[in-house]
Amino acid sequence: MARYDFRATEAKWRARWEEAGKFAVAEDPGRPKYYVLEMFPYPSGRIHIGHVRNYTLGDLLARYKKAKGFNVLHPMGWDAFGLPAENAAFERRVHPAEWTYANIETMREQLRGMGLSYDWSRELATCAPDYYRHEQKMFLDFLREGLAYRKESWVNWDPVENTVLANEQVIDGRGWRSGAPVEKRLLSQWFLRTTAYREELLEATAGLDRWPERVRTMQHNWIGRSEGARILFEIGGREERLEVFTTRHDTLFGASFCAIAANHPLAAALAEDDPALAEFIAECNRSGTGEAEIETAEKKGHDTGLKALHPFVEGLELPVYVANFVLMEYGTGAIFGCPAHDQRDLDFARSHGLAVLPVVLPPGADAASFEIGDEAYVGPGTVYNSDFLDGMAVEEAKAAMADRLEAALAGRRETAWRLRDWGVSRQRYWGCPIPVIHCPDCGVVPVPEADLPIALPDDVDFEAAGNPLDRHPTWKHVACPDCGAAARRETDTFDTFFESSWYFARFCDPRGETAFSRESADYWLPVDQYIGGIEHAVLHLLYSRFFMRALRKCGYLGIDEPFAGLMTQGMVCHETYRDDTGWLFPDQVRRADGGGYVRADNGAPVEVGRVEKMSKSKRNVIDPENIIRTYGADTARLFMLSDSPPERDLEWTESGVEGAWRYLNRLWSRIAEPERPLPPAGTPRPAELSPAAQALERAVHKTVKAVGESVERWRYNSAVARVRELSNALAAAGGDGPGEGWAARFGYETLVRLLEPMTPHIAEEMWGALGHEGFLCDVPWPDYDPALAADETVTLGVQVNGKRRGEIEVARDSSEDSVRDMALDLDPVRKILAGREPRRVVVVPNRIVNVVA
RNA sequence: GCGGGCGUGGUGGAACCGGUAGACACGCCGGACUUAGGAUCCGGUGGCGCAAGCCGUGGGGGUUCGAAUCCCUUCGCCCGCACCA
Repeated sequence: MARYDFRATEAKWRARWEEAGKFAVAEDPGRPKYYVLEMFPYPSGRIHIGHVRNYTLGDLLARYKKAKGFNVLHPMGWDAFGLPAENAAFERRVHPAEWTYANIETMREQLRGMGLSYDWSRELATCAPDYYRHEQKMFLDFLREGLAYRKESWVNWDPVENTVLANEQVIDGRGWRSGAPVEKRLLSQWFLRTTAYREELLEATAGLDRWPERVRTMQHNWIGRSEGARILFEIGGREERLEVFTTRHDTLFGASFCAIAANHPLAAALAEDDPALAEFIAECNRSGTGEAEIETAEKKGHDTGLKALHPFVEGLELPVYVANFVLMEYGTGAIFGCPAHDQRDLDFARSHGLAVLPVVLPPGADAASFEIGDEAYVGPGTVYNSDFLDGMAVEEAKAAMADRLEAALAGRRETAWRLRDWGVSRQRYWGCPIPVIHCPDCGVVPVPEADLPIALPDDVDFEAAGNPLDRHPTWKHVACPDCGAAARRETDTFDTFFESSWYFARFCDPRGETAFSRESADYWLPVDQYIGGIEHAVLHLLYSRFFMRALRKCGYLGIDEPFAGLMTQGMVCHETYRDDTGWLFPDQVRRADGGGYVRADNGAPVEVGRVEKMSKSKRNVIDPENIIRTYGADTARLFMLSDSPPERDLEWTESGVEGAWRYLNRLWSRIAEPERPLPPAGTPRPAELSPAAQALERAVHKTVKAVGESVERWRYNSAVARVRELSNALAAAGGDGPGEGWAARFGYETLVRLLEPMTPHIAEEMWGALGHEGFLCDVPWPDYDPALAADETVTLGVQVNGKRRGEIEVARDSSEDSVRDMALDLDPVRKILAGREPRRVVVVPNRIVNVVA
């Protein structure tokens, strides 16, 4: 049997595609465009299996759409700024740029080995000044439009590394690298005004109908709109009023205290004369924000001695606490506590001896006997103990209370949002410099556009902790662009999510002098199909959505939504193996003779654990390069597609990969060395076809229909199954009757065309082996004849009372009467009816017959 | 706690609108060829039963001529968010 030489063949076709520029595209107003994008990778060193899945899925779609006649943009680039490069610099003394570009080289070669249909002429790396200069300009535009600003804010501070950490870099309240407890610090930071579009972002999520429901929900919750009221409490003996946000103003008559956040300005003012309070605030700032700590943290408070006056109860004074469970970042940073109807307030009230007065009576409860125990009542009910609200339902009471607050000038209706502005300052070297200058006289001065890009200096020192830009001897010393005085360059860099918020637009016009031309953006955007991991469900996707609106305001483009379709792929999983030495890599074990696994080196028994996401810690990882070296890219791609639908997790199995490998080899040998030679390419369909040839012809049309539908519905695994089904039919065929040779050729040719988006190299090679010149990737997707894609005869199941009792074969679209008669004539049906007339016979044309006895 | 999702053979999964449950694979069993097989080819494979047949989509109930699919309820698992007032 002719062995398929994947090494030579795959390399050959990649070279040919590249030489012929098969996947380079340009705007073409005459053709419908389709923009397929996979989330670009961070160049961490090597491609991992998740990338392989991501790009295989994207490539299938890109090649399919190209074959369907679309002008397909399918680019690839590198999300190249980020912390790992700085860690490498610190640990191995390599410059971040050198490390990053070396990784890009490696990974690009790995990607090339997969045969992906990228327009490599559009490749970009975000760490290149030619890329980030444009976002420096965007930032200046944002500044001008009021979409960027600087303010003091509380941040995570690592006291050992002397730097701000992102929330993601704080693990259980400690710096991820130093292990030091993270503190909260008030620092001046740059922000992008994401909140300017919060309403629009929230409302537009509903329109993202080609996004997964759960991603839309996550964004919805992240933006987090709550309708409520702001209430202004007079404070005894002070001028200012305490402003509180609540969504439960219906429970105001149940209030027994007020509480403010440790970072509330009022707390800071009071702490100046109260050392105990100052110590309490410091303690709050030290305590972690990690989930586990919040879960276990006690509700603590410090009584300020102030009294807030209840707006509607004469003489009722509410003690004001500084409390550790009140967040400065949400609402007004102050609350009123109604212990009966809020669990946190109840916990706090119980430990501080405060009153618990129920004001909402659950349906059916008795006002005289209803009491609050350890659980607050948060459900619906009738308001009581509440003066003018008595007898109202909760929603009604909220409205009435809001009216009274507004009338009394003691408050107003208000909507609170969970979404905060995006803090983009990072005290890092390997990021895009923020293009502003701090002048002692003029304040913050934007860098003049003519001076862009502000490039990173190369000669930096990573020996000490902290930001190398800040330590650089000369870089930050500049003259003020306005007054010429000695000034200081901003040494913070952007959060790396800045780069990924617009790279898809840069791909439209990656070599231009501007970020991208309006024409190219108008032609290509939005991305028609974006594919990537669920881990970006909020941050990256939300930032990008904000960016489109901000760029629209600055005149860069005219769209709101960057990604019309989003597909979040599942993870790649693998069995885990361990013995008494710990976790084992898959290549450290082998199948034992009697089933199970043993160690490859000494035959010692191995415990097989559950199938889990591939991770370094569990060692259940497969290196894609090994797979591609052993089986070739087509095999890896085919297996990636065949075992699970794209959005679901995929279990990587050696036997599955081997199955894919055997299939391709089997198919190759049938095409390269057919048992019966096929008629030459271009042989017309004979007028006469044997029944077998007709059946095969129909099977081909059916397959084309089914594969197309499966691809459109993200059922790539089913598409592969239909292809294999046709392969089985072709292998079983092979008679000498009229037209059977033609039908076999028709079958194999169509099969190869359907395989092209899945396994492009071997498909091209088979196309050649079938006697065709030229590129298969230029051949359009096959059409099918609807008449031939439907069976001529159909087999109908015959049920009696919904239970299957037999089947009948009838011509398609047979009359209901004839079908009914045939069904009633079946032996099992007659047996059950025993001469009685059926009560009813349901005939669903071409589907089923159900006899109701 | 709130929100989203998922439960189908030994395994991954298929079944678009309610219409013959288990496509296609993996695995396993049997056979052929072979010096050999972890190659290839052929056959079998949801469970119980000798069979006729019965039972089967996490459990219970409902709607329907007919339910994996719709509704109610319950159990289990996964994911996201969360002192959000």
